[in-house]
Amino acid sequence: MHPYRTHTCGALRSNDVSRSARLSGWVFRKRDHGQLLFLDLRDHYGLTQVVIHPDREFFELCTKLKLESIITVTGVVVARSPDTVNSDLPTGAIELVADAVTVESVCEPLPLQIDCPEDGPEDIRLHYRYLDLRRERLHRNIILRSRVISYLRQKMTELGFNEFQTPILTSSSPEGARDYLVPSRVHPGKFYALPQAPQQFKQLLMVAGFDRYFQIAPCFRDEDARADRSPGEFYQLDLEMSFATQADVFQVVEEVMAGVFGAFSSKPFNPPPFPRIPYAEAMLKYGSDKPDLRIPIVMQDATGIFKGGGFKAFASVIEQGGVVRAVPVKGIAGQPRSFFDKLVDYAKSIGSKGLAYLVWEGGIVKGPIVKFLTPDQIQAIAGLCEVGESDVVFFVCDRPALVNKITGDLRLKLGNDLKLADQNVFKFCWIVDFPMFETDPETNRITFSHNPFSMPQGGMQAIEEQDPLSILAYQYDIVCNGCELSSGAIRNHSPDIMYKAFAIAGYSREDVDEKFSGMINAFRLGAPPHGGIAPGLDRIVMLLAGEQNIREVIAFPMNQKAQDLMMDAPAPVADKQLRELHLKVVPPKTAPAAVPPAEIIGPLGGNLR
RNA sequence: GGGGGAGUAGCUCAAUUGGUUAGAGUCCCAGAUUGUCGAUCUGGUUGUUGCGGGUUCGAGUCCCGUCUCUCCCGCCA
Repeated sequence: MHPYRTHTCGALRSNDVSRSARLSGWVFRKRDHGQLLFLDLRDHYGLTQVVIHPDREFFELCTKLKLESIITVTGVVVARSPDTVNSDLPTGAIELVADAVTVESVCEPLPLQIDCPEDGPEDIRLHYRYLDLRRERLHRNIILRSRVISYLRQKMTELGFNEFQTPILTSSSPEGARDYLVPSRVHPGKFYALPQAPQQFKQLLMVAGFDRYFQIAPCFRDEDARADRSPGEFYQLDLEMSFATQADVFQVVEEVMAGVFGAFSSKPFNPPPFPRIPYAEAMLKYGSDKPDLRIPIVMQDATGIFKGGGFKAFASVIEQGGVVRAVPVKGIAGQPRSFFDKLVDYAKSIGSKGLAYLVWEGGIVKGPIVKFLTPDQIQAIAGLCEVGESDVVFFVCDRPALVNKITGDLRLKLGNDLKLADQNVFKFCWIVDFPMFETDPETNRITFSHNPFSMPQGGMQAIEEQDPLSILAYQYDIVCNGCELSSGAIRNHSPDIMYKAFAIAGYSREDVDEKFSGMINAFRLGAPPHGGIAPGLDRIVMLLAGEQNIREVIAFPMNQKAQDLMMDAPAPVADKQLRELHLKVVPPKTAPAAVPPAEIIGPLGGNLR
C-alpha cells in the first residue's frame, strides 16, 4: 500500500464500500461525540468523513488533534446508513472507518481560520498566504486561473498561434509606465528593465516570420495599485498576428473570449460580434472609454438645446466653448428630495459647478431649472433623451473633458446606488478609433494618446495632411462590464510613417533611431503588416470568479504598497551586493528606510525573513 | 504626492448625548456527550480599545499628531 494514500479525499464512492483505503489530508473539522469521533479529512480534491471508534488506541490522540494538522488514515470504506448519508458531499454516501492513524504534521494555533467564508484582515491574509489559499474560495479561484490559462493555451494553439518566451531582463523604454530596473554588475551604471509588456519582442517575432505569436506574458510596471490593478507584475494573454486587419484581430479575440467565458462562467454574455463603439461616441454616451454597458443610461449632447437660452448659467459656459451633457435615468422620479440633493453634492465633489435636473412626474415637469426653460426646450429634451412620465434627466455643463469625467462618474454612481447594473451578465464591447494624438494639458504639447507604434488611420497621407488631433489610430480596447480587459492595435510597420508620427509628438529622427533602434532597423528589413492585443489574464479571471479585487485571483499578490508581506519584499540587501552592483543607497530626506518593518509573530516564529 | 474609509479579545463585530467592572458570536481551553456533518450542552481564558499627546471630575467615544490596512485621484505608451 502506498505510504500516504490509495485515494484522494474526494475519490471514494459507494462502489468502494468494504474496500481497504488510505487517505492523507488536513483535519478540516472535528465532531467529538465522546464515544465516537468524526473527522472531516480535506485535501485538494475534496472531503471525506473519517470515523474513529473509541476502542482504538489512537482515539485519544485523534480527539486532541488540532485542526489543520495533517494525518494519514488507513481503514475500511463503509456505506453510511440511509439516514446519515450527506447528499451535500460527493463522498457523502460513505465514510472511512479508521484502523490506523499517523500524524504527518502537527498544526499550531492558526492566525487565520480556514473553515470561514469571511476574509480576515488583509495583512494577515497576505502574510500567511498559504493558509489563505487553503480556504475554499481562494483555492477555487486559483484553480480557475490555472484552468483558464490551460484553456487559453489550447485555444490559441488551435487557432494557429505559437507560444514564445521573451526576455525578462531587457531595456528600459522611454514611453509608458515607470520601469522596474535591475542594475548590471558587468556594466557599471547601466540597468536592465523588466518588460512592461513584450511589445517590441512580439513585433520582432512577426518580422522574423513566425506569423502568429502568443504568450501568457508577465508584465512589470512600477505604478500604484487599484482594486483591479496589482502592483508590480501582472499577466496578459499577449498575441500578435501578421498580415492581419483590425477585423482579423477582433475575430480571434471574440472567439477566445466567448470560448473562455462560455466555458468558465454560467452567466450569459452578449455573443460575438461585440459592439464596436468609436471612442468619441463612448465618451459622449457613457463618459468613459471603458463603459459598463450593463447600466442602462445613455447620455446625450444637449448643448444645442441650451445654447443662447434663458438658463444663463449654461448659456454663458456654452459661449466659452462648453458643452451640455444630458444624463437620462428612467423611472426614478419618485426618489426623495434628499436623493437629488446628495447627488448635487456628489457632482460638486467631483469638480462639477452644479447639477441641474428635470423630473417628469404627475404629468408635469419639475426641477430647479424648469423656470428657465421654454416648453419647446423641455419638449426637445424629452425627445432627445426619450424620456417621459416618472423619468429624470440630469444636466452637466462645462468644458468637454470635464463634462466627460463628471458625467461618466455620475453614470457609474447612479448605476451603483440604484443597482441598475445586472450583476449576472457580462457585456462586452470594443472601443475603436482612438485618437492617435492628444494635447498634454500641462505642457500644451502634442503627445501620443496611446501606443506610439499604432498605425494611424489613413497612413502617410493622414499624417502629412490632417490636423494631428483629428487623426485616428487603428487602436482598440476590449471592455467587459466597465473593466478594460485589454488594449491593442494594428502596428505601424513603416519606418517613414513612424518617423513622421514621432516627429509630431516632438521626437527627432535621431531620438527614434536611438530609443527604438532594434525595431526601426527591423522595419527596414522586411516587416509584414501586423497587429495584436493583450487581454489581461488577471482581470479575465477576476470577472469569471466574480471577485471585486484582483488579489483574490493571484496566488501570491503584493499589497497596495507593492510589498510582499510573506516573503518580505522589497528588503534591504547586504553592502557586498550593493558594491558588486556599483550602487550606493541615498535615503530620501524623510527616511522611512530607518523604520523596521512591522513584525507579525506567528507559528513560524517571526516575520519569516 | 493628494482625498475618503477602517483600526475594540486570535477572528467577526457591539458598546445611547463623553459616565461606573468594555460585551456578544466564533476560535481556543476544560468537562459532558455513540451518528454527527457549521454537531450539541456546560463552564472558562482571552483587551496597553493601533500608537503618542491633549481637553475633561471622567475618553473606546471629543481634539491634535502618528502608524497600519484599504478604496479612489494622480500615475497606468
